[in-house]
Amino acid sequence: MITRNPSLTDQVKAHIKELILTDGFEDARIPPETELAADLGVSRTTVRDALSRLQSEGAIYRRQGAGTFVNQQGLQIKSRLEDIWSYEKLLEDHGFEPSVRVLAASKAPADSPTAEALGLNDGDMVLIIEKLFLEDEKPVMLTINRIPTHFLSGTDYADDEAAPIYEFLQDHCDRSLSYYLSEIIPVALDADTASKLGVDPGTPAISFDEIGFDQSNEPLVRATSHFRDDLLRFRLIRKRSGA
Amino acid sequence: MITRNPSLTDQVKAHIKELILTDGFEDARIPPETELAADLGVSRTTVRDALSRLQSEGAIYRRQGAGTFVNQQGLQIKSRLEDIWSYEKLLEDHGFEPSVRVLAASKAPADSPTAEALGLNDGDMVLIIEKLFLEDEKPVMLTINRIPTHFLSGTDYADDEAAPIYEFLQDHCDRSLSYYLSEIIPVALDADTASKLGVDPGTPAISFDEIGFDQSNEPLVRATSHFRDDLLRFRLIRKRSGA
DNA sequence: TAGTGGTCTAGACCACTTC
DNA sequence: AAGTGGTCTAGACCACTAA
Repeated sequence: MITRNPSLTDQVKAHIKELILTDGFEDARIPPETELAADLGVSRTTVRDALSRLQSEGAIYRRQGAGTFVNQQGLQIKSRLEDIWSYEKLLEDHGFEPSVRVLAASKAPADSPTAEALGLNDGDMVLIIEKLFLEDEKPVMLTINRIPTHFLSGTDYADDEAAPIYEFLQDHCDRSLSYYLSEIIPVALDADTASKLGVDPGTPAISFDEIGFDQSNEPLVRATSHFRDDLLRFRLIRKRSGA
Repeated sequence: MITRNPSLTDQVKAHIKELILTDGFEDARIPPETELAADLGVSRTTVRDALSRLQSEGAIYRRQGAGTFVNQQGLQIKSRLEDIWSYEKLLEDHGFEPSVRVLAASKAPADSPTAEALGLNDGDMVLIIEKLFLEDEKPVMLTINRIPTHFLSGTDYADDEAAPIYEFLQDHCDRSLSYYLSEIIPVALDADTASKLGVDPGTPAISFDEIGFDQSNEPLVRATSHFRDDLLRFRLIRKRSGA
C-alpha cells in the first residue's frame, strides 16, 4: 500500500521506526539498506533519506562498512530541541496530556526588550497572552507571547487565545510563522512566576527567550517560557559534526 | 579544482558559504540549484546535499517554488548544540581563544550518580579531571570528567590531562568516543563552583550532565559542565519539523 | 574477500510560487 | 506559463569493517 502523501520517505521512516519499537532485532542491527529497499519496493535513496532522518533524531546510528544499528540511548530523546514547534506537541511527546489555561490576555505598551526584538517604537502596543500548561492540574510550563496589535486583523480573537501561537497568528493576523530564534537562559524563578508554576521562589529553571519570524524574516512575536525542571528535562545527543 | 576528500558536497558547501559571507546576493536570494550545479560542474543532488546541511545549520532556508535564501538570523548561531564535540571548539566558535587550566586530576571511588551512569559497582575507582576554560584569565566554563580507572592503559597520562576528553580516551584508554547523551539542567551555582567561575554563589547557570558512549553504546565517561551565562549563551533555530 | 554504508551521477516528475 | 525547490529512481563506484 504505497501511495503519495505522506511521502514515500515518511512511510519508509514510519515503517522502520515500527520495526525498531516492536521487533528489536538481533544485536540492535537493522537490515541493510539494499534489503530494506528491495523489501519495500523503493529505491535505496528513499531508504537512505528515511534512515538519515531517524539518525538525526537519534533513533539509530550508522557505521560505514559495518551496518545500521538501533540507538537505545537515543530513544530516550522525546523531542529534538530544534524540532519543537508547538509546546502542546512537546508536552505530548513527553507523555503528558496537557491542558492549557489562559492566565491573561491584554493589550499594553511593549516593554523595551520586546520593542527591540520586534522592531517596535516606544509606546507601540502589543497583545500579551500568558498561558499555563498543566498536566492533571499540575503546572508544567508557563509561556508569555507578545504580538504587535497592528498585526491583528479583527477583534474577535478572544476564543482563540488558548490556541497555539502559530495558529493564532495564522487565523487572526494572516501571518505565517516560519521559525523561532531561541535563547536558552538559566534563571532563578521570581516570586510571581514561581507561584504560577507551583514551586518555591528562586527555584532554578530553564527559560526560553524567543523571537518568531515569518518567511521574510519579519519578527511576528516574542515569547518567554519557563519550565518545571522536575517535570520536563531537555535531553540531546551530541555527535562529532560533519561541519 | 574539484577533487575527492574533502567530499564534493563539503567543497560545494564551503563554496556557497563563502558566497553568502562575501557577496550577500540581492534580496538574500541564492542562485537556483540547477544553476549552482551547472556552474560548479556537479550534479544537482550534490548541490542539494550541501544546501541541506547549510539549512540544518540555520544559514539558509528554502521555499518550495520560490527559491533559496540567506537566513541572516541564523548566522547568529555560533554552534549547534548537537554539533558540539569539544568545548575548545565551542569556545572558539563563539570568538574566544580559550586556555585550559587543570584544577584537579585524581582517583577516587565513583559517587553514586557516576556509578549508575557508567554501570560501575560500589567502590569502583574513577579518574576525575576537573578543567577550567578561561578567556584572558576570565573563567568561562568548568567541566568535570570521570573516567573509570580500569580503562586506563598506562600511568603516564599526567601530561595529557588538559587534552580534550575524546583525545585522552583515544590515547590513554584506547577507546573511541562516539557520542554524548546530554541533559540540560538549570542550577544555582554552589559556593565552590561559583568561586571557581568567579561569580556569586547562587548565580543561575546552565549545567550539562552527559554520558559519553563508544560505538557499542558502552559508557566511557560522565561529564558535568557549568557555563557562565553572561559570557556564553546558547542559541538555536526552531523550525517546524518534518517528523 | 564479501558486504556494508557513503558519495555521486543523470534524469524524471511533482508541488508550489510567481508573474 | 515559467521557474523554483521536493521527491524518487536506477545505477555506479568508493571507503570501511569484519570474517
